[in-house]
Amino acid sequence: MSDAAANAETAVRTPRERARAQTIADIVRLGRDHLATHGAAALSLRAVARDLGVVSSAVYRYVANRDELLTLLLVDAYNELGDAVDAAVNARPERDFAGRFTALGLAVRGWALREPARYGLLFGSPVPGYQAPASQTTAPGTRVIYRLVGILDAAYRAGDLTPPACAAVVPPPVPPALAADFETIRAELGLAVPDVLVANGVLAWTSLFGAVSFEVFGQYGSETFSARDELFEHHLAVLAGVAGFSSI
Amino acid sequence: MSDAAANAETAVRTPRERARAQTIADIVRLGRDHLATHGAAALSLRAVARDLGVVSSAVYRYVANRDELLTLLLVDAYNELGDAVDAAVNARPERDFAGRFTALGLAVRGWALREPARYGLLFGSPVPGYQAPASQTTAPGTRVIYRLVGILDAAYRAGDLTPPACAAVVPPPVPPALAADFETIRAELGLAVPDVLVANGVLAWTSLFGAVSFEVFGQYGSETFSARDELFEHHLAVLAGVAGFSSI
DNA sequence: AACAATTGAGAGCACTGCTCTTGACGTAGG
DNA sequence: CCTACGTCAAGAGCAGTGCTCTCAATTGTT
Repeated sequence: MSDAAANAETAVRTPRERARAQTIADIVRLGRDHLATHGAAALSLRAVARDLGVVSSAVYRYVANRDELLTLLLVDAYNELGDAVDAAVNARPERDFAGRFTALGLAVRGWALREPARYGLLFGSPVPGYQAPASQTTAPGTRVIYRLVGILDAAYRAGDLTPPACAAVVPPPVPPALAADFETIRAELGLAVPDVLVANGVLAWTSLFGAVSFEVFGQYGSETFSARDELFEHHLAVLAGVAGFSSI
Repeated sequence: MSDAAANAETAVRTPRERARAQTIADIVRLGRDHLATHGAAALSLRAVARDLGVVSSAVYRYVANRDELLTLLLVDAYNELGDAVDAAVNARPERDFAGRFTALGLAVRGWALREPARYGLLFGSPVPGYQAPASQTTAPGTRVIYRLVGILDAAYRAGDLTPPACAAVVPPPVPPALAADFETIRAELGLAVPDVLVANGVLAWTSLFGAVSFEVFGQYGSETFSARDELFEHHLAVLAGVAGFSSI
């Protein structure tokens, strides 16, 4: 058995290894296509094998089982979403924090609407019987939230992020147990933002994905909203206010 | 073929019809158990047949196919969630609008955490290849949002709901296309709430389910938050403010 | 009691994930 | 150069899935 970690790091030298890497890449590509068209639960190794022009048992030479292929596709999708978000955020000036927040939200929605099945794999109901291996998925899976946290923290340090002044969005103080969680997060990520803004930032995070999921998963009826772009942008503007941006 | 609609309405008289209704009820009950333990994608008619002590083809006498059973379970779950929400909301005084809003949110979260697989069927990634028949699912599927809308509208009419006063949560005015959507909704449901509050109400709705989905689907890591009750209640309080409640 | 509707059983088709054995091929080492 | 090893694809096979069809038996109705 070759060391998978080393394999990913070092350059592929022998023709065998090169061919093997190419085959695995093909399997992931075909799996991604199947995922996009038929959904995660309908992902079939046999179908991938057919498209690869090979008998079903042959793919087990390259991928241990269906779950491992699912993991590869999960990492693949997380990274594509992360790349899309990074590109959108980086396109805004470094100090335009509110602009970067909005760009992040729009990038998530754009990718989700473009890739509904893969978005569903990442943020929908868990695939029954499948447990994502944390060692491989946490890093790519936390790219978006880490990017969001980075924007909010930088905005706070620059004085662009202030706890909402109006009483409506300043609820009863954060209870001690929750404050302890926030303190851990702050320590681990080296943040400066106070409790209220952490709480509201988490809310903005979950709300962003809630709005996106409603659209992607068809929770709005088919005829309720025709101006969905405007609806989402409006929501994003309100969420920016919740997160602590004073002007959009 | 007996008229299904009439069958649901009229009393079951003949022993055959009674036995048939009982068998269908058993199938739904067993299907619900399988759904709760193994998830929607793993729902198997053969497994239900086994538990029913009958050969697989026999269940097709009662349920046309897997999709129809899924529809029955969908309606079943929607109604159970709706009942839970109704009970929680009705437990609060009729004029305690903010309390009813909070009760609704807590009821949704409570049911979702109790029934993660069924919640996933309702609000997670769509089951591939399955399209819910609107004629049967829209009515039960809209119970929660209609209840929420009812609370917000009643609160507004009573003067308990006011557009947030602080600038942060009053984003640029609702664009015309979106205002047209809102006007349609207002007309269909006979609402009085102005555009800004409709927009923020929709946001509160999606955000509520976003927060619940993050918990149920395990989007928070396993160790990020230990005080999840407090986190959700905090979010709910902020969302009440977003929706227009001035004091919690 | 005779008839007819309804039901359950069983076989069968096409599909799935996955395992094991067999034979062929290419590569690397002697 | 050439053998031996490692890798590979193929095929058969097992257990499961949804769904259809036929056939016999049960059961309610007339």
